[in-house]
Amino acid sequence: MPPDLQLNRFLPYRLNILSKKVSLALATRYQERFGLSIPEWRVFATLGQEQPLSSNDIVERTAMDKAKVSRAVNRLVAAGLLDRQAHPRDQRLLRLSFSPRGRDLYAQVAREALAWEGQLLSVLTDTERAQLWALMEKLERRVAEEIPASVSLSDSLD
Amino acid sequence: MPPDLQLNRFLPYRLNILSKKVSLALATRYQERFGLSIPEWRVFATLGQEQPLSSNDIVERTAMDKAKVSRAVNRLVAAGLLDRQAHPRDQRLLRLSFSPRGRDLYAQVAREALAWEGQLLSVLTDTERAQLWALMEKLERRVAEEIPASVSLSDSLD
DNA sequence: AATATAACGTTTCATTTGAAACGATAAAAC
DNA sequence: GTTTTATCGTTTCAAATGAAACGTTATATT
Repeated sequence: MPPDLQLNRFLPYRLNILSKKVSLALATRYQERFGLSIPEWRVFATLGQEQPLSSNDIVERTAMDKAKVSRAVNRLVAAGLLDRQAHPRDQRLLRLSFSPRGRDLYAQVAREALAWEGQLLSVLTDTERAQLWALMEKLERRVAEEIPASVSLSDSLD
Repeated sequence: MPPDLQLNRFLPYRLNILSKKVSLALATRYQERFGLSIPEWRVFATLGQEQPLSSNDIVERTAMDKAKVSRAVNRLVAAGLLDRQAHPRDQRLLRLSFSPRGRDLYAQVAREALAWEGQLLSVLTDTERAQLWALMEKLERRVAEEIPASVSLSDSLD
Protein backbone atom coordinates (compact mmCIF):
# COMPACT_ATOMS: atom_id res chain seq x y z
CA MET A 1 0.00 0.00 0.00
CA PRO A 2 1.46 3.33 -1.04
CA PRO A 3 2.02 5.90 1.69
CA ASP A 4 -0.56 8.66 1.69
CA LEU A 5 1.43 11.85 1.21
CA GLN A 6 -1.03 14.73 1.03
CA LEU A 7 0.98 17.54 -0.46
CA ASN A 8 -1.18 20.33 0.89
CA ARG A 9 -0.73 18.90 4.38
CA PHE A 10 2.98 18.36 3.92
CA LEU A 11 4.86 20.96 5.92
CA PRO A 12 7.90 21.48 3.67
CA TYR A 13 5.64 22.07 0.68
CA ARG A 14 3.27 24.46 2.43
CA LEU A 15 6.10 26.34 4.04
CA ASN A 16 7.75 26.79 0.68
CA ILE A 17 4.59 28.14 -0.91
CA LEU A 18 3.85 30.50 1.96
CA SER A 19 7.40 31.78 2.12
CA LYS A 20 7.42 32.28 -1.63
CA LYS A 21 4.18 34.23 -1.60
CA VAL A 22 5.31 36.45 1.26
CA SER A 23 8.70 37.14 -0.32
CA LEU A 24 7.10 37.83 -3.66
CA ALA A 25 4.50 40.22 -2.33
CA LEU A 26 7.09 42.17 -0.40
CA ALA A 27 9.78 42.02 -3.07
CA THR A 28 7.42 43.42 -5.64
CA ARG A 29 7.10 46.52 -3.51
CA TYR A 30 10.70 47.31 -2.85
CA GLN A 31 11.78 46.45 -6.32
CA GLU A 32 9.27 48.79 -7.86
CA ARG A 33 9.53 51.57 -5.33
CA PHE A 34 13.20 51.50 -4.38
CA GLY A 35 14.95 49.56 -7.16
CA LEU A 36 16.36 47.00 -4.74
CA SER A 37 16.75 43.34 -5.65
CA ILE A 38 16.13 40.73 -2.99
CA PRO A 39 19.82 40.17 -2.24
CA GLU A 40 20.36 43.91 -2.05
CA TRP A 41 17.43 44.34 0.30
CA ARG A 42 18.76 41.57 2.52
CA VAL A 43 22.18 43.15 2.78
CA PHE A 44 20.51 46.44 3.50
CA ALA A 45 18.25 45.09 6.18
CA THR A 46 21.13 43.30 7.84
CA LEU A 47 23.14 46.48 8.07
CA GLY A 48 20.07 48.14 9.53
CA GLN A 49 20.51 45.88 12.53
CA GLU A 50 24.16 46.59 13.24
CA GLN A 51 26.98 48.54 11.71
CA PRO A 52 29.65 48.16 10.55
CA LEU A 53 29.62 44.58 9.33
CA SER A 54 31.97 42.55 7.16
CA SER A 55 30.69 40.68 4.13
CA ASN A 56 31.14 37.50 6.05
CA ASP A 57 28.98 38.76 8.88
CA ILE A 58 26.26 39.31 6.31
CA VAL A 59 26.73 35.84 4.85
CA GLU A 60 26.22 34.32 8.30
CA ARG A 61 23.18 36.43 9.13
CA THR A 62 21.32 36.02 5.84
CA ALA A 63 22.13 32.46 4.71
CA MET A 64 23.14 33.83 1.30
CA ASP A 65 26.36 32.60 -0.23
CA LYS A 66 29.40 34.81 -0.30
CA ALA A 67 29.44 35.36 -4.05
CA LYS A 68 25.89 36.64 -3.91
CA VAL A 69 26.68 38.93 -1.01
CA SER A 70 29.80 40.18 -2.76
CA ARG A 71 27.78 41.10 -5.82
CA ALA A 72 24.99 42.75 -3.89
CA VAL A 73 27.46 44.78 -1.84
CA ASN A 74 29.26 45.91 -4.97
CA ARG A 75 26.03 47.11 -6.53
CA LEU A 76 25.06 48.98 -3.38
CA VAL A 77 28.48 50.60 -3.11
CA ALA A 78 28.35 51.54 -6.79
CA ALA A 79 24.91 53.04 -6.22
CA GLY A 80 26.33 55.20 -3.44
CA LEU A 81 24.23 53.56 -0.76
CA LEU A 82 27.00 51.86 1.21
CA ASP A 83 30.47 52.86 2.34
CA ARG A 84 33.17 50.23 2.10
CA GLN A 85 36.39 50.63 4.08
CA ALA A 86 39.13 48.23 5.02
CA HIS A 87 39.13 47.07 8.59
CA PRO A 88 42.04 48.79 10.35
CA ARG A 89 43.30 45.72 12.23
CA ASP A 90 42.52 43.07 9.60
CA GLN A 91 42.97 44.02 6.00
CA ARG A 92 41.00 41.01 4.79
CA LEU A 93 37.77 42.31 6.24
CA LEU A 94 35.52 44.98 4.89
CA ARG A 95 33.82 47.49 7.12
CA LEU A 96 30.46 48.04 5.48
CA SER A 97 28.12 50.76 6.59
CA PHE A 98 25.40 52.99 5.20
CA SER A 99 26.32 56.11 3.36
CA PRO A 100 24.17 59.10 4.27
CA ARG A 101 21.95 58.40 1.28
CA GLY A 102 21.87 54.73 2.21
CA ARG A 103 20.73 55.52 5.72
CA ASP A 104 17.91 57.68 4.40
CA LEU A 105 16.79 55.04 1.96
CA TYR A 106 16.96 52.37 4.66
CA ALA A 107 14.69 54.41 6.88
CA GLN A 108 12.11 54.61 4.12
CA VAL A 109 12.30 50.96 3.13
CA ALA A 110 12.23 49.74 6.72
CA ARG A 111 9.22 51.88 7.51
CA GLU A 112 7.35 50.46 4.57
CA ALA A 113 8.41 46.90 5.31
CA LEU A 114 7.13 47.18 8.86
CA ALA A 115 3.87 48.68 7.71
CA TRP A 116 3.43 45.88 5.24
CA GLU A 117 4.18 43.23 7.84
CA GLY A 118 1.65 44.89 10.09
CA GLN A 119 -1.03 44.51 7.44
CA LEU A 120 -0.14 40.87 6.97
CA LEU A 121 -0.18 40.15 10.71
CA SER A 122 -3.42 42.07 11.19
CA VAL A 123 -5.29 38.84 10.48
CA LEU A 124 -3.81 37.37 13.67
CA THR A 125 -4.64 38.19 17.27
CA ASP A 126 -1.84 38.93 19.73
CA THR A 127 -2.16 35.42 21.09
CA GLU A 128 -1.89 33.97 17.62
CA ARG A 129 1.19 36.02 16.86
CA ALA A 130 2.86 34.74 20.00
CA GLN A 131 1.92 31.18 18.99
CA LEU A 132 3.36 31.71 15.55
CA TRP A 133 6.75 32.80 16.88
CA ALA A 134 6.85 29.98 19.38
CA LEU A 135 6.00 27.37 16.77
CA MET A 136 8.49 28.68 14.26
CA GLU A 137 11.23 28.70 16.86
CA LYS A 138 10.54 25.12 17.86
CA LEU A 139 10.61 23.97 14.27
CA GLU A 140 13.73 25.92 13.48
CA ARG A 141 15.62 24.44 16.38
CA ARG A 142 14.49 20.96 15.44
CA VAL A 143 15.37 21.24 11.80
CA ALA A 144 18.79 22.63 12.63
CA GLU A 145 19.55 19.28 14.25
CA GLU A 146 18.43 17.50 11.10
CA ILE A 147 20.73 19.31 8.75
CA PRO A 148 23.90 17.32 8.09
CA ALA A 149 26.86 19.35 9.31
CA SER A 150 28.49 19.03 5.89
CA VAL A 151 25.77 21.04 4.20
CA SER A 152 25.75 24.81 4.07
CA LEU A 153 22.54 26.75 4.36
CA SER A 154 23.61 28.91 1.49
CA ASP A 155 23.63 25.92 -0.87
CA SER A 156 21.27 25.98 -3.79
CA LEU A 157 17.67 25.25 -3.05
CA ASP A 158 15.86 25.34 -6.33
CA MET B 1 13.82 58.54 14.28
CA PRO B 2 14.51 55.45 12.21
CA PRO B 3 11.94 52.66 12.33
CA ASP B 4 13.01 49.72 14.46
CA LEU B 5 12.99 46.76 12.12
CA GLN B 6 14.20 43.75 14.07
CA LEU B 7 15.11 41.25 11.42
CA ASN B 8 14.79 38.17 13.59
CA ARG B 9 11.26 39.28 14.45
CA PHE B 10 10.39 40.13 10.88
CA LEU B 11 8.08 37.48 9.49
CA PRO B 12 9.21 37.42 5.85
CA TYR B 13 12.81 36.99 6.94
CA ARG B 14 12.14 34.27 9.48
CA LEU B 15 9.81 32.43 7.16
CA ASN B 16 12.44 32.46 4.46
CA ILE B 17 15.12 31.06 6.76
CA LEU B 18 12.85 28.36 8.15
CA SER B 19 11.59 27.33 4.74
CA LYS B 20 15.13 27.23 3.42
CA LYS B 21 16.34 25.05 6.28
CA VAL B 22 13.44 22.64 5.92
CA SER B 23 13.82 22.35 2.15
CA LEU B 24 17.55 21.89 2.46
CA ALA B 25 17.35 19.20 5.09
CA LEU B 26 14.81 17.26 3.08
CA ALA B 27 16.40 17.87 -0.30
CA THR B 28 19.72 16.57 0.93
CA ARG B 29 18.05 13.25 1.63
CA TYR B 30 16.26 12.65 -1.61
CA GLN B 31 19.11 13.93 -3.69
CA GLU B 32 21.59 11.57 -2.09
CA ARG B 33 19.31 8.57 -1.78
CA PHE B 34 17.19 8.81 -4.89
CA GLY B 35 19.05 11.11 -7.25
CA LEU B 36 16.14 13.53 -7.54
CA SER B 37 16.61 17.27 -7.84
CA ILE B 38 14.14 19.58 -6.15
CA PRO B 39 12.16 20.32 -9.33
CA GLU B 40 12.05 16.60 -10.12
CA TRP B 41 10.87 15.76 -6.64
CA ARG B 42 8.15 18.39 -6.89
CA VAL B 43 6.85 17.03 -10.17
CA PHE B 44 6.97 13.57 -8.69
CA ALA B 45 5.13 14.51 -5.54
CA THR B 46 2.47 16.32 -7.53
CA LEU B 47 1.79 13.27 -9.64
CA GLY B 48 1.59 11.30 -6.44
CA GLN B 49 -1.55 13.28 -5.64
CA GLU B 50 -3.38 12.77 -8.90
CA GLN B 51 -2.80 11.16 -12.25
CA PRO B 52 -2.62 11.82 -15.09
CA LEU B 53 -1.71 15.50 -15.15
CA SER B 54 -0.61 17.87 -17.88
CA SER B 55 2.55 19.95 -17.52
CA ASN B 56 0.37 22.95 -17.01
CA ASP B 57 -1.48 21.28 -14.17
CA ILE B 58 1.89 20.80 -12.50
CA VAL B 59 2.87 24.40 -13.09
CA GLU B 60 -0.29 25.54 -11.33
CA ARG B 61 0.09 23.18 -8.40
CA THR B 62 3.78 23.78 -7.69
CA ALA B 63 4.34 27.46 -8.49
CA MET B 64 7.29 26.49 -10.70
CA ASP B 65 7.57 28.08 -14.12
CA LYS B 66 6.74 26.11 -17.22
CA ALA B 67 10.29 25.90 -18.53
CA LYS B 68 11.44 24.37 -15.28
CA VAL B 69 8.59 21.90 -15.28
CA SER B 70 9.29 21.01 -18.91
CA ARG B 71 12.90 20.22 -18.09
CA ALA B 72 12.14 18.22 -14.98
CA VAL B 73 9.50 16.20 -16.83
CA ASN B 74 11.93 15.48 -19.65
CA ARG B 75 14.55 14.20 -17.25
CA LEU B 76 12.04 12.01 -15.47
CA VAL B 77 10.74 10.58 -18.75
CA ALA B 78 14.30 9.98 -19.94
CA ALA B 79 15.02 8.21 -16.66
CA GLY B 80 12.07 5.91 -17.28
CA LEU B 81 10.15 7.16 -14.26
CA LEU B 82 7.27 8.84 -16.06
CA ASP B 83 5.11 7.96 -19.04
CA ARG B 84 4.24 10.78 -21.41
CA GLN B 85 1.31 10.43 -23.81
CA ALA B 86 -0.65 12.89 -25.84
CA HIS B 87 -4.06 13.74 -24.56
CA PRO B 88 -6.59 12.05 -26.88
CA ARG B 89 -8.98 15.01 -27.13
CA ASP B 90 -6.43 17.84 -27.05
CA GLN B 91 -3.12 17.29 -28.75
CA ARG B 92 -1.54 20.24 -27.00
CA LEU B 93 -1.74 18.59 -23.61
CA LEU B 94 0.48 15.90 -22.20
CA ARG B 95 -0.87 13.08 -20.09
CA LEU B 96 1.85 12.48 -17.54
CA SER B 97 1.77 9.51 -15.23
CA PHE B 98 4.15 7.24 -13.33
CA SER B 99 5.79 4.36 -15.12
CA PRO B 100 5.84 1.15 -13.07
CA ARG B 101 9.37 1.99 -11.91
CA GLY B 102 8.28 5.55 -11.17
CA ARG B 103 5.43 4.34 -9.02
CA ASP B 104 7.77 2.13 -7.03
CA LEU B 105 10.25 4.93 -6.53
CA TYR B 106 7.49 7.32 -5.54
CA ALA B 107 6.30 4.92 -2.87
CA GLN B 108 9.79 4.82 -1.39
CA VAL B 109 10.40 8.53 -1.52
CA ALA B 110 6.97 9.39 -0.15
CA ARG B 111 7.39 6.97 2.72
CA GLU B 112 10.68 8.53 3.63
CA ALA B 113 9.37 12.08 3.26
CA LEU B 114 6.49 11.33 5.60
CA ALA B 115 8.79 9.72 8.13
CA TRP B 116 11.05 12.73 8.02
CA GLU B 117 8.15 15.14 8.44
CA GLY B 118 7.01 13.06 11.39
CA GLN B 119 10.38 13.54 13.07
CA LEU B 120 10.23 17.24 12.45
CA LEU B 121 6.70 17.57 13.80
CA SER B 122 7.47 15.40 16.79
CA VAL B 123 8.53 18.54 18.65
CA LEU B 124 4.95 19.78 18.47
CA THR B 125 1.89 18.54 20.35
CA ASP B 126 -1.29 17.74 18.46
CA THR B 127 -2.70 21.07 19.57
CA GLU B 128 0.34 22.90 18.33
CA ARG B 129 0.16 21.16 14.97
CA ALA B 130 -3.42 22.23 14.57
CA GLN B 131 -2.44 25.78 15.49
CA LEU B 132 0.35 25.72 12.95
CA TRP B 133 -1.96 24.74 10.10
CA ALA B 134 -4.55 27.30 11.12
CA LEU B 135 -1.99 30.10 11.33
CA MET B 136 -0.40 29.24 8.03
CA GLU B 137 -3.75 29.13 6.32
CA LYS B 138 -4.72 32.53 7.65
CA LEU B 139 -1.46 34.05 6.52
CA GLU B 140 -1.62 32.43 3.14
CA ARG B 141 -5.10 33.73 2.48
CA ARG B 142 -4.08 37.20 3.59
CA VAL B 143 -0.95 37.35 1.51
CA ALA B 144 -2.76 36.15 -1.56
CA GLU B 145 -4.79 39.35 -1.40
CA GLU B 146 -1.58 41.35 -1.21
CA ILE B 147 -0.01 39.95 -4.34
CA PRO B 148 -0.66 42.20 -7.34
CA ALA B 149 -2.62 40.27 -9.93
CA SER B 150 0.02 41.05 -12.54
CA VAL B 151 2.68 39.05 -10.73
CA SER B 152 3.10 35.33 -11.16
CA LEU B 153 4.07 33.15 -8.25
CA SER B 154 6.53 31.35 -10.45
CA ASP B 155 8.53 34.53 -10.95
CA SER B 156 12.07 34.63 -9.74
CA LEU B 157 12.52 35.13 -6.04
CA ASP B 158 16.23 35.23 -5.38
C1' DA C 1 -15.47 27.85 -43.60
C1' DA C 2 -11.78 31.18 -43.08
C1' DT C 3 -9.30 33.90 -40.22
C1' DA C 4 -7.79 35.60 -35.87
C1' DT C 5 -6.86 34.66 -31.21
C1' DA C 6 -5.51 31.83 -27.38
C1' DA C 7 -3.31 27.85 -24.95
C1' DC C 8 0.34 24.25 -24.38
C1' DG C 9 4.92 22.80 -24.08
C1' DT C 10 9.74 23.41 -26.01
C1' DT C 11 13.62 26.02 -27.17
C1' DT C 12 16.48 30.01 -27.30
C1' DC C 13 19.23 33.30 -25.19
C1' DA C 14 20.81 36.55 -21.91
C1' DT C 15 21.13 36.64 -16.99
C1' DT C 16 21.85 34.66 -12.45
C1' DT C 17 23.65 31.26 -9.79
C1' DG C 18 27.10 29.06 -6.69
C1' DA C 19 31.19 25.82 -6.35
C1' DA C 20 35.79 26.14 -6.90
C1' DA C 21 40.03 28.55 -7.90
C1' DC C 22 42.32 32.55 -6.75
C1' DG C 23 45.12 36.49 -4.60
C1' DA C 24 45.83 38.75 -0.43
C1' DT C 25 46.16 38.89 4.45
C1' DA C 26 46.42 36.88 9.08
C1' DA C 27 47.10 33.16 12.43
C1' DA C 28 49.23 28.86 13.78
C1' DA C 29 52.87 25.61 13.85
C1' DC C 30 57.39 24.69 14.01
C1' DG D 1 61.38 34.10 12.20
C1' DT D 2 60.01 31.06 8.68
C1' DT D 3 56.77 28.11 6.87
C1' DT D 4 52.32 26.20 6.78
C1' DT D 5 47.54 26.63 7.25
C1' DA D 6 43.28 29.22 7.46
C1' DT D 7 40.23 33.14 6.39
C1' DC D 8 38.17 36.88 3.57
C1' DG D 9 36.31 38.60 -0.51
C1' DT D 10 36.53 38.45 -5.70
C1' DT D 11 36.52 36.19 -9.95
C1' DT D 12 35.92 32.43 -13.05
C1' DC D 13 33.27 29.14 -15.32
C1' DA D 14 29.89 25.74 -16.07
C1' DA D 15 25.17 24.95 -14.95
C1' DA D 16 20.55 26.55 -13.91
C1' DT D 17 17.22 29.98 -14.54
C1' DG D 18 13.16 32.28 -16.57
C1' DA D 19 11.25 35.70 -20.04
C1' DA D 20 10.25 35.73 -24.59
C1' DA D 21 9.89 33.66 -29.10
C1' DC D 22 8.37 29.71 -31.31
C1' DG D 23 5.71 25.73 -33.51
C1' DT D 24 1.67 23.29 -32.90
C1' DT D 25 -3.05 22.60 -31.80
C1' DA D 26 -7.47 24.29 -30.29
C1' DT D 27 -11.03 27.92 -29.75
C1' DA D 28 -13.40 32.32 -31.00
C1' DT D 29 -14.77 35.58 -34.28
C1' DT D 30 -16.46 36.86 -38.54
